[in-house]
Amino acid sequence: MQVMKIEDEIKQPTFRDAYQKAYINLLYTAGWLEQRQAAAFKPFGVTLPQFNILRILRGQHPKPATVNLLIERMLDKTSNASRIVDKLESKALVTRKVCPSNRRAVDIRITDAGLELLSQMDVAMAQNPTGLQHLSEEEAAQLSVLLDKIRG
Amino acid sequence: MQVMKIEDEIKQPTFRDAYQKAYINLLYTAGWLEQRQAAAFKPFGVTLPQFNILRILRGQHPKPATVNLLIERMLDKTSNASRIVDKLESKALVTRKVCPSNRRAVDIRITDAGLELLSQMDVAMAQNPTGLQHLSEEEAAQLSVLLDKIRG
DNA sequence: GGACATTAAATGTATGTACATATATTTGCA
DNA sequence: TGCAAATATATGTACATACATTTAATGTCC
Repeated sequence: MQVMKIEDEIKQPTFRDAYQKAYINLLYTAGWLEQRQAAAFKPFGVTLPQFNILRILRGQHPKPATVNLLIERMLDKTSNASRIVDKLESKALVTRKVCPSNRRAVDIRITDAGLELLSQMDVAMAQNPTGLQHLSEEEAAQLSVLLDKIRG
Repeated sequence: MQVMKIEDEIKQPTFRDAYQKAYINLLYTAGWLEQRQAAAFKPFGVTLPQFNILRILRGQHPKPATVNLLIERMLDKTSNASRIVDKLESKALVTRKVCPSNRRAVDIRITDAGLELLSQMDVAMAQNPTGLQHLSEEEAAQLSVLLDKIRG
C-alpha cells in the first residue's frame, strides 16, 4: 500500500502550524514503526517489550540481570518488567532465581532457547527494513538532533 | 530535571549507527511526549485516547459522529473506539443513541459537560508546552519532512 | 538488639491495544 | 421474496501500560 502524507492518514486537511503538524506526525510515525515491528515479531511468538527484555538479557549473558536493571535499560521505564518476565518465563526463554547475595532481588537469565530465538529474529530483522533506510545517514543524524532538542 | 541525551536515558553508551540511534530516539521521544501529555490530562480525569475522541466529537458538534468516523480520524486505527466511548459515556461526557436512519450505526455526541471539560483543558494545554517549542518553525517543518520520508 | 525506613519485586486495578469473533442491520441480487 | 454478503458496532481474550499497594528482605540509627 502506498504510504500517505500525514494529512491524509488522519483525514485532517490542515494543521494549525508546523509545530502541531510535527507533533502529530511524530506520534503517528512512532506508532507506525511499532506496529510494523510488532508484526515482524508475531511469527516468533514474542511481543516488542518481551523482545527488548530478551535483548537486554543477552547483553548481560552469562551474567544475570535483576528486574531493576531491566527497568533501567528499558525504553519505557514505567512498564511492568515483572510481568513481562512472567511471560518469558512461561515460554522457557528466561529463568528466574532468588539472588543468593540479596534475597530481595531476583536473578534473571536468558536460556539457550531464548538465545536461539533471538538469533533467528536477528536474521529476520536484518531482512525487514525499519523505514529508516529511506533516510540518508545525514538525515538520520539530523533527526536525532531534532528529537534531542524536543526533549531538551 | 535536566533532560538527558538518548544514550544516557537508556544507559546504552553507543549505537550501531545513526539509523539505529534515530530509530530508538524516535520511539523514545514519542513515548516521552505521550507520557507528558497523559500527566497533563490526569487532573481532568481523561486519558489521551479519550481526549482525542472528545476533540473529534467537538469538531463535529452539533452533528453526531459514528464509531466509524471516530476510527477514521484517530491516530491509532486499531484501537477500540467502542470501549473508549464506553468510558466517556459513563462519565457523561458523550451520549450514544442508535442512528435513526441506519440502525446499525450509533450517533455519538459530545455533551455540554464534555464541551466544558475540553475548554478547561484547552487553557491548561496552552500553558503546558509540548516540547516542540524548543524547535524553530523551520526545524519543525524539517522534522515533518523526515518523518514523512520514513513512512514513504 | 529492635523499631523504622528503604529497597526489590510482585500484585491489584483501571485503561488501552491488537486481533478475532459475534450480533444485528442493511444491501444486493438470484 | 429470500438468502448471502457487506456493514456497523460490540464483545472476548491476551498482552501491555500506568500507578497504587503489598510483601519480604535488608539497612540504619538509637
